[in-house]
Parts: sequence; structure tokens; C-alpha cells
Amino acid sequence: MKSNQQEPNAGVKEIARRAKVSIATVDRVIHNRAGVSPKTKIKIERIIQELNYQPNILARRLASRKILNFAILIPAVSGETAFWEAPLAGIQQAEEEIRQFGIKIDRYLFDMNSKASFVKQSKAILKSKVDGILMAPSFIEESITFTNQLKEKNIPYVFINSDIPNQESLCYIGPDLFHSGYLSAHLMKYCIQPKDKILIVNVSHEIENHHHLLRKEEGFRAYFANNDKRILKIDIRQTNDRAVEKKVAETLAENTNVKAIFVTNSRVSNVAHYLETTGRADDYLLVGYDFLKENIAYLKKGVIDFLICQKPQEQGYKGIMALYQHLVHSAPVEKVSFMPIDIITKENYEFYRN
Amino acid sequence: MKSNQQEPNAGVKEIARRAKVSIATVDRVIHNRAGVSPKTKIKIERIIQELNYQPNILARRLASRKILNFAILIPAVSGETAFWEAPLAGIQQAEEEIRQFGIKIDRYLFDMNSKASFVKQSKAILKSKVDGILMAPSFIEESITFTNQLKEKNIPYVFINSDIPNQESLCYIGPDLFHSGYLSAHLMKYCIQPKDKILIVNVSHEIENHHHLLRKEEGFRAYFANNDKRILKIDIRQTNDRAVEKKVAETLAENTNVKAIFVTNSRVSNVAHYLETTGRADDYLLVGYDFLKENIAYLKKGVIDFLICQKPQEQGYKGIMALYQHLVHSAPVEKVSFMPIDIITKENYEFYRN
DNA sequence: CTGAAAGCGCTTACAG
DNA sequence: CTGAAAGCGCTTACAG
Repeated sequence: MKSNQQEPNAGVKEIARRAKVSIATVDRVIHNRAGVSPKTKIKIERIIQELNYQPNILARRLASRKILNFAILIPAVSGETAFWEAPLAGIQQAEEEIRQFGIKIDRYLFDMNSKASFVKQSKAILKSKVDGILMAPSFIEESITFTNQLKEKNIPYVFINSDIPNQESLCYIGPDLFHSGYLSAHLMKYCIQPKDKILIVNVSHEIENHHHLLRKEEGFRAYFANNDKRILKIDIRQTNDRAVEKKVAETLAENTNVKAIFVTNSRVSNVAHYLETTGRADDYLLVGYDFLKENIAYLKKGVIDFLICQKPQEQGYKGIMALYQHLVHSAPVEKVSFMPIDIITKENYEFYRN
Repeated sequence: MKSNQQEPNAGVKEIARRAKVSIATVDRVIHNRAGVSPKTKIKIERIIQELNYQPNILARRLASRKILNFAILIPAVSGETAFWEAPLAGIQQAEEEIRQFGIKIDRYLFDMNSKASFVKQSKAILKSKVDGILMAPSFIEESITFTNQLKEKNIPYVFINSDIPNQESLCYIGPDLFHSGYLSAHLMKYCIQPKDKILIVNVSHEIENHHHLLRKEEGFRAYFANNDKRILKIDIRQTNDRAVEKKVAETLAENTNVKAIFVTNSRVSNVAHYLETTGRADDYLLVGYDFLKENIAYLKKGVIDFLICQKPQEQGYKGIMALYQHLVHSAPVEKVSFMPIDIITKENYEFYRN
């Protein structure tokens, strides 16, 4: 009864011996390379099955001096927000871990407020020698154009931070935006009175393109579904600090029964700045997004009450590792990996890992 | 000016060539093995410096068929709590990732309520061939005895879940208990009235030994420092479900102005069960610990309001990886790695990763 | 104290 | 379509 026993560590040599071929031929079928007669191919494949052959990745990477090139396509860090520093840090962390395996990473950063720069960088990637891509599909149409070309060339790509469904990405790694809005609403409900009104603030140059803000708003509203009249909202498209604060000031002046403010992105710091300088920090419950230095400063002072975070660093890290698992280990990759919805307060921010 | 340039990928061969010795000798000094004359040793060391030699770990692990044995010493999953499932899962995840590198992991589980079983398992580890240890130092004195023996044998050990300072562990990976209590107090303050009283509940067979409960209580009290009289507390040493519920029932009956309950470990489910079956779930704010199935069930129903979690799975994972980094890559390891203090609610539990 | 040689499990030209 | 041989960068006996 020795038939079905899996030899523990049988390698190419053993396979070759059993198939009565050379290991070069075994290698050819393992990698699905041309130049093997169907007959011997089938024979070898069967033996691989029987032996439950697991390639030794160490030996593989050592022998093949081939280098894999990954490309990153994400927004550059800007004066408006340092958010994208974190994914970049995660990417670098992953890079250091897998450098040994012959992975090189090229970074292509675009301007969050410019579709043209996105397109330009995506073209540059297509011109380069690239085996896999990690990208933030910030601009929907432009991203689809890009990924269609990647599909043709059979280059895998991973989405982070926001998703475009049905685009055959290797996977999506990032927040469930709807639920993060929903959670924010839940936290607020704990802390305010039934009669208090709530203000939602969206700040973005391109609210329609940066659709993820709207997803959060939807989630937030869904929680309060049955009495939506408590909720006011403003969209601010002029994104410099002064413009944002001015608009917020006007709105609050007109709506004195607002007691809680929900800012759908990291620009919560602008609202915090306004509340602090006008001495009204204690009058509002303030909830916003992202573990950024300025936001944390306001959290510390009690101006911001809760920050919702979604591990941007881990998004970068896991995104790279997904490409690595897929390309180096041919391992299966989870299609969607939602980040946890983390609640950061004055008391736990010190222990938060982005 | 070619002197100080670092050859990109110089290996043992190049070192040997420059030192005019064989690569075997180079290998000897790289691994600090005996049998090299001081003179050639110094010469080789200098060249290693100059070249900024980085060993190729792939080749190393491939050539050396040496196997590293790690031992795990943590509590067994028990009827009282499934908490230790999570670290075990993290350990297994790490195991799968580094198996390729020749790491084997042996598990030694002890009974949380029995010092004797801890001692027995630690002795078994000492008898085995072991290169590194991951342990939960649940019993302080017994742990110190054990680690003293490990120190003699020069075997590195990592603490998880609770720390014993100054024991020269390779590192500690786990919660900052004081701060997690402090955070709990903060959450409560948001949600209750100034006149409401708060009940702290400690449940453990060995409250003195399981000192970590007391650390959380300290942190909690510290937050309310200035009006401690709001706080009541009970220690429950009989840990079967019925005994716990009975004691809680009595205490609440005697103190009708209690509006919030803080349970310092996963036994919050017992309190939740009591509140639910007596139809008083809505009368209390209930905060406790750990992402366990039963706790989540009560969170979903709104009986438990907040759960504090500290990534037990990640503790296991990171603990193993720390040993791996130290032993395989000789990489430096952070002495203390506090886990984030995560706040879990009805709205975000689905996205939590332990 | 030192070195020559074989081998880890693969891949890569090269030759036929 | 197939195989023999060299090599990836190390480590491990073994011999001297």
C-alpha cells in the first residue's frame, strides 16, 4: 500500500527519475514551457500530482536570477493631505522583506487633483518592463482604460483604498466605505441628544470623481434612516484651508442646533482648527478620518473626538504582498480584503499602527 | 577612487578572493566558528566591513539543512475561555510562512488554572532540542525560574499577552494593560451621566497571579482619579458561569445607581447573559474584553456596548516572527511591541481582524 | 589552522 | 522534442 503516500520532500530529481526523463524536461512542464511532447507532459504531470510536489521557493529564486518588477500608481503626498505617506511606508516595508526574492519596485506618483498626471504616469508604466501593479484607482474612467490595457498584456494589478468592482483586479485591499460611515453614525448616536442636529462635511476638489466620500455619507445616512431630517450637509469644492473654514463657519452660524459634525475625510483638521480658534471645541462632537499628525494633535486636545482609520500603511503592505504571493508563490489571493474600521481616541492613539 | 565603493552583491567568493583564503575559512569567520588564526580572522572581518557584505539568506537556508525548533508555551483553550485560540492561529499562520526556511514549531499547552501544568510543560521544553521559545508568562515566579534556565542555555524567549519586565526576554508583544483600562474609562465617560455609578468586575481563579486584570483596573481608576467614589468593584474567584452571574446579580441589586459595568476580561459574556435573561440589557452600559464568539453575539444584540481587543492572533504571529528575525536573519528586534487598543462595536466587528 | 570538493533544489543556456 | 552540465551563494563534511 505504498501508492498514495506523499513523499515528503520529493523534488524535480525524483520526478525525473520516476518519469525516466531529465530534470530539464520536468522543469519545462512545471513551468508550462513549450517543447515537451504531450505524452511525456501528461506522464510528468501525473507524477507531480501523485507526489504532491511542492517547489522549493528558496532554490527557485536562487537559481533563477530573474527580477520581478512591480509598479506603484498612487497619489503623491501633497500639501492638502499627508495621507499617502502611510501606504508608501507599507510598500517600503514589504519591499525590504521581499527584496531578497528579487523583487524591485518602481513608484509612479500622480497629482490627486489632476487626471492628466494619472494618465501620464499610467502610460509610463505601460512603457516599462513590469510584472505587477499596485494602484489606487482614484479616477474611475482613466483607471478602467489603464486596466484594460493591462489585461491585454496579462499583467496583474491590485487596487487599494477604493475599489472599482468587476474590473478583474487581482484583489481589492481597503476600507468598506459604507460601513465606516455607518459606524461613525453609531458612535455619534451614543454621544448626542435626540434633538441635536448633525452636519456632514465633504471636502474635495472632485467630489464626483472621489466617489468614496459619497459612499461614506451614504453609510452615515443609512444609520439614521428613519429621521433623516436631523442631518444637514455641505459639499466644499474649494479645498484651501481658508475656504473650508469659512464655509463651515457660515453653516454653523445659520444652524445653531447642530451639535455634531462628521467630516468624510482627513480635512476634519480644518474644522477642528476653526472650532479651536473660535473657542467652540467643546460645543461640538467632531468625528473625521485618518491618522495624520495634525488630526492627532486635535484629538489630543479634545477638539476631535473620534478618528476613523483604515490602516493605510497595511493597505500598501498587503497590496505588495498579494502581488508577491501571486507572482512568486503562485498562491491564491483573496479577492477582497476589507481593512478593519478602527476607532481612534485620545486614549488609544499612541498604540495605533496605521 | 574605487576604494570605498560598496560592491553591490559581493559574496563569500569575492571575500575569499580578496583575503586570499578559501571560502570555507570565510564561512568560519562569518559564523564566528573556532579554528581561524586571529590574523586571518581580522583580515577577513575587515574585508566583510569594506564590502558591506550581506549574506544571501536564500542560499544560506538552502545549503544548511539545519532545522530550527521553536517551542510555544501558552495556556490551552478551555471551557472558560476560547481566548487562546487566536494566538495559536497566529502562530500557525507564521509557521506556514516560514516553514520553507526550515522552522519547526512544537506546542506545549498548559492549564491556565494550574501552576503544576505550567512547570511540567516548561520542563518538557528544556528536555527537548529547542532554539527559541514563545511563551505567555502567566505565573510569575514559575516563569522566572524557567527563563533563568533558558538564559543559562542561551536560548532566546519572547513574552506575549503579559510581560515580566527585566527578565531579558528577546521582546514583549502584547497589550499595554494600564492604558486599555484607561481607554475603557474614557469610553464610559462619554456615555453616562455624572451621577451614575460604575461597577468593575474581575473574574479569575487567581486574581493575584493573573495580575494583568489588576493592571487594567488601575488604568480604569486612574482616569476617574478625582472622583473615585463613583466606582464600586467586585472580585469573583469562583469562575463557573452560575457563580459569576449570581455574584453580579447580588451586587446590582444592592447598588441600584450603577449604570455602567466594566469587566476586566472576556468573562463579560457572563454579565451579558445575566443582563439579557433578566431583561435589563438596556439599563447598563457594558464594556469588556476580547473578540470571542459569545462576546460578539452579545455585542450584536446590543447587550455589550464595547469590547476592547488587543489582537491576540497578531501577538502569536509577531512573536514567532520575532524569533525568526532574530535567529534566521540575526536582525535586531524591538524590545517592546504594544498592540493597538482596539474598540469593537456592533458596527465594526465584522471587519475586525484579531 | 586551512582548503578542495560535493551538495542544497532549482534554472539556464547550449547542444543535439 | 530532450538531456548533460554548469551555476545560483551558501554550508558541510572530510582531509590534511
